[in-house]
Amino acid sequence: MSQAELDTTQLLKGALDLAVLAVLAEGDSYGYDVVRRLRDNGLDHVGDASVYGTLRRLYQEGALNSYVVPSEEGPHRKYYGLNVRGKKTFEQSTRTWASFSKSLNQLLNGRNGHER
Amino acid sequence: MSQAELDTTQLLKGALDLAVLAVLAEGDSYGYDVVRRLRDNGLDHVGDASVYGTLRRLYQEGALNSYVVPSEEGPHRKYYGLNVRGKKTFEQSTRTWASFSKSLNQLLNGRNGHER
DNA sequence: TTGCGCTATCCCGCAATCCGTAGTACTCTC
DNA sequence: GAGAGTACTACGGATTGCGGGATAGCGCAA
Repeated sequence: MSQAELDTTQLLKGALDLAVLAVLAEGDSYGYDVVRRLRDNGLDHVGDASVYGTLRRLYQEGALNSYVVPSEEGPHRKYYGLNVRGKKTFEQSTRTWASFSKSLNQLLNGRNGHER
Repeated sequence: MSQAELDTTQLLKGALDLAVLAVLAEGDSYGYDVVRRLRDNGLDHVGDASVYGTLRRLYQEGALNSYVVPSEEGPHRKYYGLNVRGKKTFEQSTRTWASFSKSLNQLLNGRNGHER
């Protein structure tokens, strides 16, 4: 079924980075928990593998540091946290997002005139 | 240059559809003009080919109607406009976007009172 | 105790989607 | 002929989803 409707999946493209960074900005965390928090915040269908992949990518780009915490309740947890560079990236990305969403909302509200 | 910074290019993924629909919601238009309008609204680096591709995709999905306006004064212009289905798609997409951006902003602003 | 299932946790590979860049082509105007 | 307006194609790059797999404790039934 191909539909013309906008899919959140597509919107996530590119924004998942920002979402993940936002979660980590509140404190170090590990993949499984990041997924949970994203879903709690409305991004209810993020794929777990996508998050793991994003974390790994951000890590390889030098935005995150990570450390493993062995757990007695299950597999080890791989924590990730923002480092200096990560915080910069986060702020930068936040600005980009703000600017972008502003532009789009502007378009949606037909320039200026009628708002609902 | 591979950077960790968020690129508007990535944010556009999936949102370009919505942006284009928004432009067309203001009135019929043709590719070259849609690009110009998008850029005028802050989306300053959308690729023209991306817009053409999006228009064709939306058309093939049955959200747009189109008609060529032959001109003796220059190349023909291929106009596109929202049809009934397109309007529905537009509204639906707008809602999806609103919900999504709300979730993301919620994440960015820390969050509002949460109990667990 | 052993076996089975469930949850927590991590990761890989392939398919699907979508935007950008570069290149092509045609029509006027100067 | 240079340049701007206008349209489109083809290939590549980046990113998410899905399905599957692997490890580690816990609880329960036989």
